[in-house]
Amino acid sequence: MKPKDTQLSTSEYALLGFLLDGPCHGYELHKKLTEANGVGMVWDVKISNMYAQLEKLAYRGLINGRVHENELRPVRTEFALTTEGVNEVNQWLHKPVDHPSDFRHDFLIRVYFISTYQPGELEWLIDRQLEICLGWQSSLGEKEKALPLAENFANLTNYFRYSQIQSMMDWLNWLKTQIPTILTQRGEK
Amino acid sequence: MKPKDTQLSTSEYALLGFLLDGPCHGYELHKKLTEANGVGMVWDVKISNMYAQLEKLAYRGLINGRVHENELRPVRTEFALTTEGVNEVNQWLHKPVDHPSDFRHDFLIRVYFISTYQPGELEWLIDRQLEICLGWQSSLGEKEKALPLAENFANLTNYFRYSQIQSMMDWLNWLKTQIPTILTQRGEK
DNA sequence: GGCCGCATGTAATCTGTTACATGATTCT
DNA sequence: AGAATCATGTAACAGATTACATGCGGCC
Repeated sequence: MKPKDTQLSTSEYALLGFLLDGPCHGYELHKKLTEANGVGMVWDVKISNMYAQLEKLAYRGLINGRVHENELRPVRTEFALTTEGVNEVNQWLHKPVDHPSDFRHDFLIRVYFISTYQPGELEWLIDRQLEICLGWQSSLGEKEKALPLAENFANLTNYFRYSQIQSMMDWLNWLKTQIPTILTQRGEK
Repeated sequence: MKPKDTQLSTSEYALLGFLLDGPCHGYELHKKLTEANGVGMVWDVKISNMYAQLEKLAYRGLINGRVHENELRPVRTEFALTTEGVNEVNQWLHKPVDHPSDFRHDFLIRVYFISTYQPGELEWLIDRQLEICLGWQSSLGEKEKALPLAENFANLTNYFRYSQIQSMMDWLNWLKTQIPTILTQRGEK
């Protein structure tokens, strides 16, 4: 396989992190990651990819797997963190995020072509986008909409998502108020 | 090359979009994309990849290239939108963004392991992250920091970035206030 | 009998990044 | 003279997605 000195991906660190709770086999680990309030909300990991990542982590000696053959259930491999794995994940957890984490957003790039829109179309497009934002927010669930959710710690990241979307909607509404100014600007040049 | 019926990537649509201004060769197009107030701010496109994408778009008949050989300048290929290309990009521009546009963020995933931190460490980590956010904001430039930038339309997306970062910082500060509650919660179980 | 959930994978493909190659011209 | 910019690419790799394959057990 690949050399062992390359940087792990965030997904791989996440796998290590979830093994801090104790040994786990692939299928169950994936459920943990994707179920409600799991990282799936903020970091999707495909199951087929996950098995490959687990193999990689095992190859590096960060986890080791034990096959459970003699059970009623199908054969499964339970993975557990090694000492090196624990060190690796702890090191990661205590390192702040210093890389820029891009702001790629499909809607955003359309804004660069704002001059190609007709007045009505622009408003229509912004309104559609606002509706889609509302859809994203409602998919976060009812509890998360009640802003002071200080008592529900599983929802820390949902709150983050909610406020990011809210900030996007505020920006969209602001953008709408700018339409007349944008149009006169266009007419001038 | 690949079949022609697959969906274009957002980067590729962006290239088509920038060709709406008129024909352009690769190097110049990339400058447009990455210079201050270009899409580079929100959507980075590597030049080596861009040439491959231009070839793909030409293969699909969305653009066509004309080689300018007999000039003082180095040989360059100027690309222009075809009728199909114009249709394709217009169709894209009028379609709202309906896919979820993930919220992958390295810091966010660490929050899932919040129970592994010691009280002081958690506060330290959040403070580091707040500093990094400030760095992001200042990299947007001075003008963009002045919030009512209704007169500077090149900065529409910078304002978006700014407010997204601000919303993240608000969340981080809120998270800090929650630390005591999180710790008592942990002690209880 | 057929479908769903459990459990683990392989193979093909796609998209993007990094590093490198090449050669001309313009700036200092 | 040497560095930077112009201009276009190639090759290798990394990462993730999609589709598919396999087989067992339980449910309706």
